[in-house]
Amino acid sequence: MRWTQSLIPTLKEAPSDAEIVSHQLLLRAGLCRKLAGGLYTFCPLGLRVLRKVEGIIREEMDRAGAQEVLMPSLQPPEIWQRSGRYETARDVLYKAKDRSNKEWILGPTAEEVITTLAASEINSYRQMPQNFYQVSVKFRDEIRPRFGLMRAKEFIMKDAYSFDVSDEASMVSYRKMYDAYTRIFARCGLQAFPVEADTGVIGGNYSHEFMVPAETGENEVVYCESGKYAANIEKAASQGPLTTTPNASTGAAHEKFATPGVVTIEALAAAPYGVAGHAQVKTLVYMADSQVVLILLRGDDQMNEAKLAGKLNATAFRAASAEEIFEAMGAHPGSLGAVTSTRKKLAIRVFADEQLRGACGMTTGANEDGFHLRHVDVERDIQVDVWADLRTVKVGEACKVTGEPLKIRRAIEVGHVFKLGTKYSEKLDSTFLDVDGQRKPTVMGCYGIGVTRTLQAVIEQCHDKDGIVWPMSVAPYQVLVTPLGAAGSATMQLGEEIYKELLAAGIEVLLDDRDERPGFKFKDADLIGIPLRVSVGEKSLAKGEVELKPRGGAFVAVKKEDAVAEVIARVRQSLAALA
RNA sequence: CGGGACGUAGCUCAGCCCGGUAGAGCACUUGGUUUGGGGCCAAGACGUCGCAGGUUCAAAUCCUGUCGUCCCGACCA
Repeated sequence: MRWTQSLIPTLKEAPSDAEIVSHQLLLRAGLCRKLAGGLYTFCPLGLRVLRKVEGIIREEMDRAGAQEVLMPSLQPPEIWQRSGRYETARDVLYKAKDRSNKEWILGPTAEEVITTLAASEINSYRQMPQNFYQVSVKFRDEIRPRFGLMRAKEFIMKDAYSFDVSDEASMVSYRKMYDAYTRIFARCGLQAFPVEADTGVIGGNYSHEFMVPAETGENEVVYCESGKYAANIEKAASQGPLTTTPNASTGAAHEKFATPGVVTIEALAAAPYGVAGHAQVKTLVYMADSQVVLILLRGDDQMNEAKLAGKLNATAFRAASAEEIFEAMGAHPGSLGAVTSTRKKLAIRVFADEQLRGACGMTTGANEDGFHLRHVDVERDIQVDVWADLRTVKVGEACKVTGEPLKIRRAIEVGHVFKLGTKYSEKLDSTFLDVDGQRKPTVMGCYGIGVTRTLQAVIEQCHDKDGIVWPMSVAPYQVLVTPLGAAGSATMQLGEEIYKELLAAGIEVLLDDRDERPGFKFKDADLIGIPLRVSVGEKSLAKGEVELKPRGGAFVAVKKEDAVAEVIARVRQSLAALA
């Protein structure tokens, strides 16, 4: 491709609404343009990268035995009602109406559609395992689209769905996808690593996310330096807090004492009270659907909403409002407690974090503004309905696997694999006759890769101060030929020759045939990040040479007649390193 | 949805406080000059100052509303 015939709208300055470096480079390198918040047009260069990433995904999915299909993005709401997600996922569902006022859903994913297909077409154990994938546009009514392609309203996702006869067989399918994902991200030049993950609204019981470490990532990953444990903070567990919870009962009955104006853990920890955070019980009030529930945590712990969601068994939940809290408890936040004898209403479920099991001599709110209770022995004084791990792990706590101190870093989620079990197959009647003649629900797995997000993650990870540094495998072009003279000059003529020979050899090459100054061309070249540049300038041409410059590396002079062969060799070598 | 900020040329932004001629740099067009890391000179084109009301002799500027964008939070397969 000739630069003069391609739309590569580079920018010297980044638009002010681009906050993170990958978003800025996406726009500055002319890869895409914003149409509206969370909606982007891919320009030619960006589309080429997108196709490269998709190509790698297709090769690896095919290699893993998956079959490509294509499902509708416009989906009937009935199947969403059957799966239950019409309600549980309603906040992210885009809905459209046709001329007869019938409602349709713009699919955020396709479990319902593929399960409908399986229900009608997979009827025997002989037909499994099956794994179907597609690469398609997905729609999500994100509350806050941000960071360019990272979190968009419309984006490209590869989604795959496996169907197996049993849990064990499903595990094999899961493992294949896990391995395929590892290869896909490596081939894209990304350092991505799998972490244990929460399954969220999608359901299921076993899951890993593939994470790209980045300060700008929206996820936090808890990991052990040994490499033996890594988990999303929503899922992560440790051996517990660094301070032990008081657990020796004095036998004393709980006792009310005045704490005027004290409504925070910190205030109660300070003089004159001096009750350490880990000796307090924190009481949170949530609305689970329309039910009030109490959540108890150690005072110095933070609630983990993902963990809570897994225990509540509710369609939706949120923190209760001040009014709802007063109505249920008779006191305001900061003075709340779950001690049975102080409760205004007893028909409220109490969820307590495991750290409070056996806790004695604790202090908590008295359900009376300005008062707390001390000498609270949790199991004696509080009627707990559900014990569960509800706390968020903190840096430095001991790893459950190795005992070493855990670390936390931010990361971008580029892929997610789930074992779904029979959640969807049961609701949408995907059943089969097994070898024993029994009718059983198919056992499913689902596997997603955010293709557009992956593209941006590569930029986030592969750039320097001058621009993008594409890995050869996903670069929009493999080689950029940069003649430094004007049209008709000797350098431009040689550049043309090299360009044509590389094209003939099957190399993806861009020729900067613009009549621009060298500095301008070099800046643009660095910005768009083509991995290998061939510069043809008068100085080196006088010595019968041209210059090869790997993006981010140093110049190498090569005899002009050797240039094409050298370039081809280097491209193949780079590709092989990422195969 | 709560909190905050911002909407002025294609992009980055000044002007707004203190109402009175709409500006700069980059990009774009033309000509000249220059040619190894975003040159220089000259000329030119580009704006309903987001939109709608209001106040005023007069509004980019003050007031109200609205739409959009971004940030923080909530939310989030």
